[in-house]
Order: sequence, then structure tokens, then C-alpha cells
Amino acid sequence: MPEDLPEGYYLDNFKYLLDFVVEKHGHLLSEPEYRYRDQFASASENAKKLYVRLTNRKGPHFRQDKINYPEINNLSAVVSELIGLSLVDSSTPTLEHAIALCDKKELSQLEAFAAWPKSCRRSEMVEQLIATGTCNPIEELDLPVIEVLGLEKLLVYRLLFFGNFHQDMTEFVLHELVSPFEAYNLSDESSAFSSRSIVDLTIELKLLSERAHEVIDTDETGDEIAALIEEMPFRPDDAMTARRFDRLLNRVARQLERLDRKEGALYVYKLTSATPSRERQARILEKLGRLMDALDLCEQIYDAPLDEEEWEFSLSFGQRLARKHQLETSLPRNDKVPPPQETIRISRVVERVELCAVQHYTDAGETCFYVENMLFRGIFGLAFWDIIFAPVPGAFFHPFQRGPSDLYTSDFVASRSGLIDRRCADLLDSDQLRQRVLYCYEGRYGVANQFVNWQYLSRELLELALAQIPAEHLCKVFDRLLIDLKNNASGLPDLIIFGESGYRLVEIKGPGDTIQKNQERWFRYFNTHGIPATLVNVEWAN
DNA sequence: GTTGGGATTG
DNA sequence: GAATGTGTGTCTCAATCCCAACTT
DNA sequence: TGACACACATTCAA
Ligand SMILES: [Mn+2]
Repeated sequence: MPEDLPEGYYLDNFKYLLDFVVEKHGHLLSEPEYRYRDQFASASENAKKLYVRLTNRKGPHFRQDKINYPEINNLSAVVSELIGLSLVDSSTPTLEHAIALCDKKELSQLEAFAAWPKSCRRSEMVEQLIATGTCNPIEELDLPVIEVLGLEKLLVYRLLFFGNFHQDMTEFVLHELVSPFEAYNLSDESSAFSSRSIVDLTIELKLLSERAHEVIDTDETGDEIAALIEEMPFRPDDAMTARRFDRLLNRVARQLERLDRKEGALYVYKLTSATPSRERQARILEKLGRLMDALDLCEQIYDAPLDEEEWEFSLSFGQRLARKHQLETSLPRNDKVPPPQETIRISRVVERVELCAVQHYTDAGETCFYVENMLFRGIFGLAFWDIIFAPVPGAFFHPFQRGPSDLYTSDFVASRSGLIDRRCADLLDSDQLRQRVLYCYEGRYGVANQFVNWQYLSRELLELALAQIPAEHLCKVFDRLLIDLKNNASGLPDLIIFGESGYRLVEIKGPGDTIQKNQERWFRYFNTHGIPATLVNVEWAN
């Protein structure tokens, strides 16, 4: 049964968010956005409750006859009040919205479908309505529809509060009922945005991103995409906004590549910095026959790579380019040592190869877990918990963060280097490591942390890992994680197998599956540090 | 009649 | 057989409700 | 609402 939330819970959260933003980021709000809060505050309690309920839903249009909240009586009076306050509107929605508000049964009552069989699909009727474009079902059936107003202002409040678009009011519920957030101290006077113009740019990019998503799905020629590119702003200086910009343009450019518009794609990639921009550029340059440009770019990447993946690309692609076209290059060879491999022959008891392998090792009397990235990420998150949530200025600006805002930038290590160095030294002592991790596991169980997935991190697994993996090995893993928390938190082996004393890591490769680049890099690292890791090829018996 | 993907709810 | 590109499923917080599809 | 790992197809160079 669902647990009970306090009376007026949603309303309180809503008020809290508005007040929080006005107090902490008020200087970033426009005059109408300020007024929005007062507008809301002037409504009666019931009207506020209804407004908040509706803003938490899909919207902005709702069928008034389908709104039913037990705590709100006299709905029509409340709606009238909200209309008077300009928080709700009652005009007829556009055709597209109107159709979405009617179910199949209602649509079939329309004149246009009187002759249609009962077995026709709703999607066929929708198609027909959009094609003719004259009949608005809400109008014809005279259904009561209301539109919630002020959502664009509320979006600004949410953006200022969370610093992103993907979190919303459900975070409050998650905190209350599911997985609480760490009770870190918020930094004073800190915000994701340093000026209003950055806020506006972020919103502009979001709107462009939504349109890009749409166009990428529908546009077969690339003409619409090209038109959209014309509307793009200049690349922002602010690092966070620049990242959003790059992600959007890289995505658009990739689609241009798929549509075989190489020049256009190249032009768009040149506007961005984030990976894989330069890699894609090099590939396009080769296809365009601009071999020297491609090779030059590889050398540029090699001199200043943004991450290891890009660095490796510059070597392998540059070398291949030079060899294929007999070009001179200063790029060194990238010699790879293949990881230790073995082959097992097992029967396919379930669909997933990894689980069959777990069964295989378990049958052989070993203790085996299918962990992928989760084990080492989890141990890392526990061992560095207090550092992750350390009150660094600007790191925490709202109560629902799974980690500091700079976690995936190089600033994270830079601004905590003292703490991290000391912790790494302490953790070399296996008793300290064990105690710290288990103590944190007990004390913080269930608390949201970017690195810890509590579902798959059992105490049994954790204790085995801490007992059988030497502290030096774990610290080596931490070292590599800390080099690049974003990219190095993936590519870890599928399985961990515990023997009587000791352990080994196993990457399972089914038929037709080959090792990926990030996995290869971990294997190389394991190899140089004496961490036991094997690549196991699976063949199906019978 | 069932089911699968959503939206909604706490 | 590498090196590519592309498509898919699985995580999502979990239970419930609704509704549009269908030899599931 | 992506990130991640895998599955499968195509291409191209030894
Ligand atoms: Mn694998």
C-alpha cells in the first residue's frame, strides 16, 4: 500500500521551490517571473492545490470533466478563480492538442466518422483529422477544456532551482519515499547560472534541441536540418552551456552524416569542441579525400587529446591513414597487447551469455557475481563518500543532487586534491579501507549517490570483495577512476569470481562479441598493475 | 480477453 | 578478421490505472 | 531519457 504523504505536501513543495528561487536566484528573474509568484500567492488554498496538481501533470491542456481530486471540492468555482487570476485559460485548444484530449470512443462520435466501422483504429481517425484539418473535436463535441498558464515561467523557476531540465517535482517524492538525498550543506550564493543571458541561452538551446529531435526523426533529405542550423546561436563561453551546445550540434551533425551530407556535417562539427567532434571531422575529411587535413587533425588530437578515447583514435586512425595513402606522419605506432584469453564451452541455460557464465562458475564451486561497472563504482562511491559530498563552494545548490555539480569535470579532483590524496593514502591500509566502506554502507544505505547502485550492491558481495581484493588493487582502480570519472566509470569486466582466497575479474564474450575500446583500456591497466583479469570467450555446447 | 506502454500517484 | 555503423534491451522508484492495439 | 553493453550487418584490406 502506498505510504501517506503529509496534507498539502505538493503545495508546500511548490511554494518551497518558488521561494527558494526568489531568495537565492532572484537577481536572475525577469519582472514577469517575479510577478508570477505573487500571482500564485494571491490564490485561495484550494486554487493553489489544483494549480500545483495540474502543473505536475503532462499538460498544458486538461479535460475539466476528467479532473477529480478528492481534496478539492467545488471544482468549477476553483477553475473560475484561476481563470480570473490568469493562471488558467478556457479557450479552445489547437487541433493537435484537441485530438490528444479525446479518446477513441469520443472521436468516433464525430460527424466525420459516422460511417466508419467500429473496428477502425484510433490512429487512422487521428490521421484523417489532421489531414482535413477543419474539424476540431473539442469544439464539435463541446467538451470543457482548460489550459494551465504560466508554465514557461515555471520552467524558468525549475531551471534555476535544479540547474537542469531533467529533474522536476518528483524529486521531492523520491526524497521522501524512495531514496533520500544526502543531507549536504548548500553553498551560499551559488547557482548553476552566472547571468540571466546564460539562462536564456540554456532555454533557447533546449527548444532547439527539441526541434532537432523532431527533425532528425522526420527529415529524410537534411534540408530541414540545415535550416535549423541557421538558427543556432554562437557557441557560448560558459562551460556548462557550451557543453549543451556541443551535444546538440554534434547530434545534428551526426544525422547529416547519415544523410550523406558530408560538407554540412563537417561545417557543424567545426562549431563544436566536445568529443567526438574532431574524430568525426577526421573521418569525414578522409572520405572527402582531404587526406592531409585529416592527418593534420589526427596530429592535433594527439598533441592535445580531450580524453583517452580520442587519443587512441588519433593514433590508430592516423596510422591507418598514413599507411593507406603512403603519407609521412610523426604519430607513433599504437601497439596493443592482447589481454589474456581463454575459452569455455557451456550450455545456454538462459538468454544472457553473462548469466550462463555465472551459472557455469557457480556449478564449478566458485562464488561468482555479475557486476559489470557497479561493483567498483560502488566501492569507490562508499570509500570517497564524504569527499564527494564535501562542501566545496558552488558544488551543491539544491537539495536533490546525487553528487557535486563539478563531478564530471576536471575541477572535481583539482578542488579536492588534498582530501583525495590523503584518502588514497589512507585506503592503502586494508583495515581502514574495509572499515570505511562497510561503515558507510551501513550508515548511508539507500541514500542517493551518483556511483552507488544499492540494488545490486549486496553486503555479501561487498564483504567478499573487501576481504579478497587487496587494498593496493582497489586503490589502483580508484586512481584510474579519478583520472576521468566520466569515461573510466565504464568498461569494467562483467564478472567477479571469488576463490578460497583471492579473486579474478572476467569479461565474457559470447560468439560474435568483441572487446570494446574502454574495456581494452581497463584490461591494459589491470595487466600493468597485476590485477587478475581474463577475457573469456564462450562457445555454446550442443 | 489479453497485453503493453503510457500517465499518474505517493 | 578488423573497423565501422546501426539497432536493441536494460536499467530507471514501484504500484496502479487507462486505453489502444493485437493470432502479442 | 540517456548511458552502456551487446548483437548483427557491411565494408575493406591482407
Ligand atoms: Mn561482456
